[in-house]
Amino acid sequence: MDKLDKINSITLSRGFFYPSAEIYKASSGFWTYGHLGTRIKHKWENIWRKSFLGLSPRYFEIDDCVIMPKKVFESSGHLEHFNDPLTECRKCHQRYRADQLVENATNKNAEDMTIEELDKAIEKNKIKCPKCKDDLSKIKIFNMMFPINVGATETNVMYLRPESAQSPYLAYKREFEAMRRKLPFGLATIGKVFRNEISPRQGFFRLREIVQAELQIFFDPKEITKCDNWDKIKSEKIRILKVGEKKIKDYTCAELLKQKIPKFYLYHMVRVQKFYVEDLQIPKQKFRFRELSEKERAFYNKIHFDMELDVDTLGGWKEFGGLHYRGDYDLTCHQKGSKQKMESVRIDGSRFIPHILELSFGVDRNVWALVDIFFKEGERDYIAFPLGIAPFDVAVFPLVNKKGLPEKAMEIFDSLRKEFNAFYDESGSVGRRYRRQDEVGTNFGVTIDFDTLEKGVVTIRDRDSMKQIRVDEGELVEVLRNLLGGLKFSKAGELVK
RNA sequence: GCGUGGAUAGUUCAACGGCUAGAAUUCUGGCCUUCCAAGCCAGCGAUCCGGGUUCGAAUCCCGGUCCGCGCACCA
Repeated sequence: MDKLDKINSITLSRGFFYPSAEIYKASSGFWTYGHLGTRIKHKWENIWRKSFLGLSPRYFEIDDCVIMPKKVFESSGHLEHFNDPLTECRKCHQRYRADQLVENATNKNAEDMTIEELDKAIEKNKIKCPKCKDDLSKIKIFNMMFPINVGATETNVMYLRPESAQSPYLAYKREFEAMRRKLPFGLATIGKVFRNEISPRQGFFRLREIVQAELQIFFDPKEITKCDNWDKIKSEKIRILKVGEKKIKDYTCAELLKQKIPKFYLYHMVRVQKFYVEDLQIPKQKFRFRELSEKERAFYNKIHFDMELDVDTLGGWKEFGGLHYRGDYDLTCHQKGSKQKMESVRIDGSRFIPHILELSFGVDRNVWALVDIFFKEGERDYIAFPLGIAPFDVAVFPLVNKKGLPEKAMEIFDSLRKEFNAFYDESGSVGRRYRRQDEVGTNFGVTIDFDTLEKGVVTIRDRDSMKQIRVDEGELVEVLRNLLGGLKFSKAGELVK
């Protein structure tokens, strides 16, 4: 079994994630978070909140509807750009993007052409199926957004949002007032978004129902060159793969500033890297930013680096988030579409539409990455989740199932579960129970034996080293608190940093 | 969507058209057991769905669903 098979086997059989509605073999691209997966997801989300809402006392979270009016997506451009004009060969049924065929045939930009114009262009230029040279069908629009009929009539078409970013943009005007018209401020949101992928692949990586975590920061464009903590971060190194380069290099913020990346953007690059490397404790060599070329970038993104992780089971470096400087594109669109003013006024009376820096993360694939990156293969396969990420902090076992040990163990379990994510197990031998917990990444085991009854001492066992220490029952909570706070066992059995 | 391979227990696999669909592991109960998947006994548990061919189908055929891979798609 290779690593992917092992992880699939564990995530299915232990209840991390599995296909949604699997008893009906429903549809690909939809997954259920099981009882263990849900915990990891919540923990990832909470660490994310702590990291990014913690950046400023003026960053807050909102929680919006996933069904939104058509006009939102007319304004945002999604109805136009989330559409693919597809044409199909009448003989071999191969499908093509009509605009790409027209561009190839005419060497003209077909991006802004309407369906009718594209149909005409295909006819006029006698474009045939590139494969079998047969005729092509009339163009059909494939929309990546899921339409929803709201109410009893079919006239009120709404859409499931294809990205969560729209929510903060729509909330901007009211929140701006609520925040007493002061910039910058940030609106974060964690929630479901929906994309009707033609054929989602790669298991948990490309989904139709997705969880995104995003922070949208609204600011005066003049502030892009400013950073309060510049002295602290200017010598911080950021791991980047630049366009045209083959090797990842470390760049200091000061170097990047010379390359015309503004301070405000750099500050957030530093924070994002710290989120992965320090908060989630992902090994540094498995994280990088990747600079996107002009071609890859959406037209409204002035600066765009993706966050990438090196994940074996996904075949290497993949995108896990993006840091986008979107300029005033979004609020300008919504100002036009809604006829509501999004402008802000400076003290000197000059007016501007706030700019947006977007920190965007795909939660599902990040959760998968945690399982992959911390999975350890060897004589003993286990998941070395960092403290605070594993589904359970601690598991409690009676050494054997007799003479009052299970009762005592249950009593200790009850006292621990008030403060920790704790699990109780008395089935099978104690070794088997350790292994079961190793497999799902539980950080510590607490074993109750006859010394617990006679002398009041329990054993704590560390997942990674398999070392054990004995502590007084009365100190157990305090010791676990310290261990989960990052202290470690020393050789002498003392706790050290 | 096209092409291609596949779908058997919680998991990983086996079974030429023919005995009661077999194993490993997991899991459950019991015995034993003072610390790393030990042992012994017992038990639960499966042919994706719908048709067809046949005396007889997990196996062959048709349709559907889902999954893997390649192409395409992934503003």
